Amino acid sequence: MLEMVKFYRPVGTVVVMTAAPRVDTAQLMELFSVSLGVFYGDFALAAASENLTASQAKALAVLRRGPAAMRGLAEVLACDASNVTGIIDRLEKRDLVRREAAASDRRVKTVVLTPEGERVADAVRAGMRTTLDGLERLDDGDRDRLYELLERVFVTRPAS
Amino acid sequence: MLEMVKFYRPVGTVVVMTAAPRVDTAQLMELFSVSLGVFYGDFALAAASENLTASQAKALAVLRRGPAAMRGLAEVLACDASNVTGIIDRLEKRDLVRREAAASDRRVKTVVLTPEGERVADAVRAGMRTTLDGLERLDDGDRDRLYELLERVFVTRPAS
DNA sequence: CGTGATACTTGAGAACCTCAAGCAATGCGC
DNA sequence: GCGCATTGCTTGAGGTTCTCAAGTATCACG
Repeated sequence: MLEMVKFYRPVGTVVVMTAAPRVDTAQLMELFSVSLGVFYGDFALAAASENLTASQAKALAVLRRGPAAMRGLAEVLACDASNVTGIIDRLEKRDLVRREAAASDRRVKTVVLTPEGERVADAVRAGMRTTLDGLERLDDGDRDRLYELLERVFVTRPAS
Repeated sequence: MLEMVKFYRPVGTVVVMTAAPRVDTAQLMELFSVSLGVFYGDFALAAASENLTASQAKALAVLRRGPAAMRGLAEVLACDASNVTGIIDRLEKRDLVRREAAASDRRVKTVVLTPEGERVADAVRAGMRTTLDGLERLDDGDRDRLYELLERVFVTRPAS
């Protein structure tokens, strides 16, 4: 349907890679689904081996980037704020996380990883053998390219 | 924190792509987390607008590829088989899905999308505006490259 | 002040998830 | 054929996740 423009991509002075586009958006969406499934399965398994549910591990992963308010967590986790209360309750009970009063606004509670929480978060990531092994199949240049492409799709702000 | 790779696009007939590696595995894992978070949020939102939970929509998405046994679904969804029973129950109650007896093995139940189920599954995918818009920022060649890279990481069987 | 918005918590009700236990059908060795 | 472990699915118990509506405390602004 949309398959008509054949074009050639210059890559160097000598080598010529022909590149008639073979992949349409639907196929790419499908592959994202599959990739997400694999990544998620890998993640859930690694989380379980640290006695964490997927949601708890996801919260830890977000907090690994730095402290966050409950509200902010809810946004990143794409769920209701009341939900986060319970998840953080359970993590706090295990001393993986601490609630601190925010200085600037006494309504806000800043959630911080404890050292043990950091350890566990790192262990989960290190346990994702399937994904890590998959990444090892790429060389440095491919990793750069993949990084750049994902960033362009998912984190670039749409030009306004 | 997410410091970027600058890279060079072909602007003429001959272009040299430099490739000093700037991205390590940890950064890439982090970007996967973020990307899949965005993808998942987008997916959950699109699912909700069709009155589906994320799990139900995920099941529909898998079935969109073709009929599957309960057991197979559980494997792809990375959860217990008993769990799938409930999810399919609810989808069947809404006529999005049908259980059929498998001819070869009477223990097996093959789950099939109804036409309405197909419609809803497609609607969810079409509703993922954030992801679709993101993909539009890539040209055909980049899409090919992204596809190839993801495939290599997540679907290629490790050489044995 | 007061009024409205914001950050978080609580509680109800549903869905999700795992585990253990159960049933029916299969397949394999004898 | 007969026994028997295995497999595919379901059920029920118990905990987690999720949303929604309601409630409290705090902030921001007129």
